Order: sequence, then C-alpha cells, then structure tokens
Amino acid sequence: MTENLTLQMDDYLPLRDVVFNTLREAILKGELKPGERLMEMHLANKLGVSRTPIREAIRMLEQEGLAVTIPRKGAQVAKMTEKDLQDVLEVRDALDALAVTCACERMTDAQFVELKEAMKAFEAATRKDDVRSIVEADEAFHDVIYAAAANPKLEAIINSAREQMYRYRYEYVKNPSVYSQLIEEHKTIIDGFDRRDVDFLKNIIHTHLSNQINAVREVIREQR
Amino acid sequence: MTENLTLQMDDYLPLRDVVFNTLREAILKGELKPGERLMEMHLANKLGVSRTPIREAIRMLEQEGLAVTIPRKGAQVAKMTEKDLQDVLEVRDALDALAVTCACERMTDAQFVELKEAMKAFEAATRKDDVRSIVEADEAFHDVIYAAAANPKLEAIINSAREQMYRYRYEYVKNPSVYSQLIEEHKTIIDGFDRRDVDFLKNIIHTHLSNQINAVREVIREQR
DNA sequence: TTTATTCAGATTGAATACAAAGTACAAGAA
DNA sequence: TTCTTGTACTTTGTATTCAATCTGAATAAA
Repeated sequence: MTENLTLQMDDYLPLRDVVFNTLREAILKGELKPGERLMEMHLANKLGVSRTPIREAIRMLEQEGLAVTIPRKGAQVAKMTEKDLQDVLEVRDALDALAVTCACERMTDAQFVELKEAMKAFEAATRKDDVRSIVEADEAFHDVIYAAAANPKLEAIINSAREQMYRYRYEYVKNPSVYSQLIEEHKTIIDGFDRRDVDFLKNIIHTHLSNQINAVREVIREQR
Repeated sequence: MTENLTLQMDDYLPLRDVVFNTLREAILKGELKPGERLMEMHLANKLGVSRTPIREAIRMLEQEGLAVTIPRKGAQVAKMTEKDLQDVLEVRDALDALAVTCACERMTDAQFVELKEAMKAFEAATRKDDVRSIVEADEAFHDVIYAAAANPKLEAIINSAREQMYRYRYEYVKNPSVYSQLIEEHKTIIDGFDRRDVDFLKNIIHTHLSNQINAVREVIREQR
C-alpha cells in the first residue's frame, strides 16, 4: 500500500468520483499493485472519507476491469495473466486498426497539425526522462488519432482496453532504450497519415503494439 | 459425514448484484425507457432494499453505459442517438470480424456442433414467436462464436458493446418478417465456419449487423 | 401579466450504525 | 506433534441517519 494517497479535492465533484480517479491513477501508476487488497476502512481512513464513496468507487473500478471483488471477501487490484495481455492486445490491434482507418478518412488538417505537435511533445518528454510525462505524451499522441476517428464509442472502448494494460506499460516505458524506437514509430505513423495510406498505418500500429508485448510480458512474469 | 448437503453458498449474491441484474434486464427489455429517471428511494421501495445497494448498482450501470448520472440530480437510463448507434455498430463490426477470425482458427469440433444446435434452437424460438426467447437464442448463437474465439477479453468488450444496442434490438426482433432472414444468415454463418472461410464470414457478419441498422434507427427516431 | 424570490418537500451525497460473514490464532483433543 | 474448535477480531453487506442541494409552487414585486 502506498503511503501518500491523497485526494485531489477538485471540488464540486462527488467524492466517489474523486476517490475513483485517485484509486484508478494509483493502480495505473503501480502504486497499488496487482493482487493488493482494497480494504474499505483502510482506504477510507487514508483518504479521509467514509466507506460509502469508497465502495461506490470500487464498484466503478470493478466495471472497468481494474479491480476484482469476491463477495464478502472484498476487492483487490485485478491481476493480469500473460494470456489476458495477449487477449487485450489482440483486441486493441483490431480496434486501433479501425481507429486509423476512420482517422485516415476523417482527420482534419487541424488535427494533423495537432498530431505533429503531439509528436514533438512526445520527443521532448523523452528528453526529460520522466516516465510519467512520457506515458502521458504517448497517450496524448494516440488520443489525437482516436479523436480524429470521430467515434466516441470507439474511443471509450479503446480507452477501457488500453487502461487494462497501462499499469504494465509504465514498466515498459521505464526503459530508456525504447525511446528512440517509439519516436521512430510515431514519425512513421505521421508519415502514413500524410500519405493517407490505411494499410501502411494498420501495419505500423500493429508493430507498435506488438513491440510492447515482450517487454510487458516480462513484467508480468516477474510479478509471479 | 453428510454427503449430499448441497450447500449452495456459492450462489449467494450481494443485493447490489441482484439489483444490478434486475435493472439491467429492465433497461434491455425496455421496461425502463431511455431518459427515464432512476430514483434511488423509488427503486429501493420497489425492490424492497435500502438505497445502498441501489446506489452501487447504479454506479455499475453507469460504467456499462446503460445509465448516465448527473451529480446531485440523479441517474437516468442512457439515451442513444443515431450517431451513437452508428458508432457502436462500426466498433462491433470490427470486433465481430476479429471474433470470427479467431473462432475460425480455434473452433473445436464440439463447438461447431454446439453452433449448429444453437442454430436449431434459434429456429425453434422463432416458431414460438416469443420475442424474449428469440433474442436469447440469437444471443446464444453468437455466444458460441465468441466462446470459440477463445478470448475472454474480446468477449467482455463485445458484450458491453452489444449491450448498448440490445434495447433497440428487442424492437427489431419484434418484427416477425425478419425471422426468415435471420435464420438464413445464421445458416450461412455455419456454412462459412464449415469451410473455414474467414473473408466470407467477415462479410456475412457485416451484412448481419448492417441489416439491423435501419430497423433500430427507426426505433431511435420514434423515441424523440 | 411577467418575473423574482422564498420556502417546503423531494432527492442525492456522505457518514454512521448495526448485522453477517470471514479470518486468525490459541487452547485443547487426538 | 497435528488437527479441531472456540473465540475475538476484521471486514464486508446493508440499513439508517443527517446534511446539502435541487425543484417547483406559491407569493411578492415589477
């Protein structure tokens, strides 16, 4: 359990949402580790709220696939097996293929500019060598593509899919040797959009994803 | 030792789950209509429980996309616009394509038999002319395919996607004139699996899905 | 008439209280 | 020793309570 779980009091947001965001972040960043128990009283004390908003937040995490509850035993941070990872990546591959297909058709010039800027921001983040900003910059880059796909439902589903592997992704990005490769891939993606070459893009995205498998797989192996 | 004390402790379900299932069913069957308010006290009285499990169930529905909550105003059954439907179908098309691709590779002989049986069950259900059993039989048919894909994550994501349009689907299936078409399509799908013809299957599934669009679109238009 | 304003009732948000079940561990029996 | 079993303690499940906020109708003001 992490020592400094503190609530980000973005007022006028119900506590359940604040708690949800806090726990979600903690899980994705690895502060709450897979298999770790989510005890209501403990979290309530830690966050200075009652059990009620904690419980509601847990129900939400559960539905997101980030927590698993066993009745009368409590919740814990969801674990992910290698098979789970494989499965999610299979899905993301298909969804990302759809996303680039849509984005290729629908991306506006402004969004293309945005994508190039996100690319630069990512490059800058890798130079800062701060894992958190790198992950966020990468996320932002892909968000531009998802937004360009102009399909909010797709966006939501991709987000829930990628969320499930993001905890492991943090570990992946911790390794500076992958930075240059990621930058290269992002550049190639921009090139693909420039030429509006759907098949090329699908390929790149596929590579981009599968490159992550082995590294993340390593992390999962360790955790057992 | 008492050998056959079949303790069904396993089927104990917390009230929140019972409530969740009940509300979910009610929404999918159209008993709770899009836009209808989900008032905690009201539901609590109706179901004979306190507000606590109701609130937790609402949080779960929310995460499933079946309800929308406005802080301090309450929850209501999620509405779906035509655009939403289009978007979800686009996603389902991609996911179902993945599902048949995987299923084509991985389907066992036993599962193929199961599929043929699900087909017969569906045909039988259409003869009974009971909307609920028809929808369930159709669901079961596709479940066999999803199971054969051997990817639980994919299954879960497809389920959440199709759940979002199932309420409208009920309306679609109410029209007996589509029965024969559905039966025909199911037969063709079985044929495709028999020949292990992925491209053919993707095509059929695509048709199968897009056939639903107009009918469901009609329902959505009416509701405004 | 129309527009503010106030206030009571309705409804949600959060905390607390109590009940039921699970867990851990020590004492005693085999 | 090892295995029960009883018991105190934890933790979850559900209900209840209290507080905050919203809604809408009645009233007052323009």
